[in-house]
Amino acid sequence: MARVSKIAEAPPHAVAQALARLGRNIRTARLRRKLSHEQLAKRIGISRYVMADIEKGKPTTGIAAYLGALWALGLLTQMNGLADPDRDIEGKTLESARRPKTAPKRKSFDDDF
Amino acid sequence: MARVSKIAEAPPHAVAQALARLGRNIRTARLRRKLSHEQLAKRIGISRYVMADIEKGKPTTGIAAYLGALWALGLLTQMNGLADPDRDIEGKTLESARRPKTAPKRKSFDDDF
DNA sequence: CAATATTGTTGATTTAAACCGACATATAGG
DNA sequence: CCTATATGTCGGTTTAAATCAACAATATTG
Repeated sequence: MARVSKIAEAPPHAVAQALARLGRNIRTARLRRKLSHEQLAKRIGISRYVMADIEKGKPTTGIAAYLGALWALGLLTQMNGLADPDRDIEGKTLESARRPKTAPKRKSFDDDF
Repeated sequence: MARVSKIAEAPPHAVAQALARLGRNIRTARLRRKLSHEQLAKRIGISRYVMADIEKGKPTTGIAAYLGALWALGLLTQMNGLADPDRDIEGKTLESARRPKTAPKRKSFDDDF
């Protein structure tokens, strides 16, 4: 994605791990369905090269390609509850009565971690 | 992503919907934690512009940026079971005894859908 | 309402993502 | 084994993603 962002250049362990696992899982699902890179890629609307990138868990590849793969494999529904506010216990606790449309001013205590 | 792939240019309903929802959810989680675009972006290692793109559900934005956002919000663990082969009933059924490392030859019956 | 912070927008620059052709290697299955 | 197919790799081209500065618009809080 040009000018490559830090997160894509050197993702934290957890992110790299999640990415690698997702790629492996997609590969497994594809092989089970007996589809080649080319066949699946065609259905998604990407080249076989990007299809390979996805299975490698390439961080810089666009999210639509990944979701497209899940979609073409019939696995997109598993994205449903992801980051659902209702399941965000931590967030619900932190939330004050109001629901601001922008973040509050104050530089906020912790700026680095 | 340059030369923008078809899936990113005009995503199918399901994908566009999943993307939009994910963006909204991330925004909700951020606001609950009282973080500005700039603050969260800094933690992730992206610019505030990309942070805004994520909340809009921009299809062409790299997956690492999205996962980084989930990570910085403490929501990445929800990615765990995604596309897990064990939960892929459809795939398990289709799978024959063996586990090929490449897809089989034959053009496979259905080539377009 | 005023002051301040957040978020959106625009235009310009840099850089690599996505693509492709061609070839090498690996795998499957007869 | 042999052959067809799948997958990996490489160099090169095109194009837009990511960044930034500057300013406008919006929201928050006192």
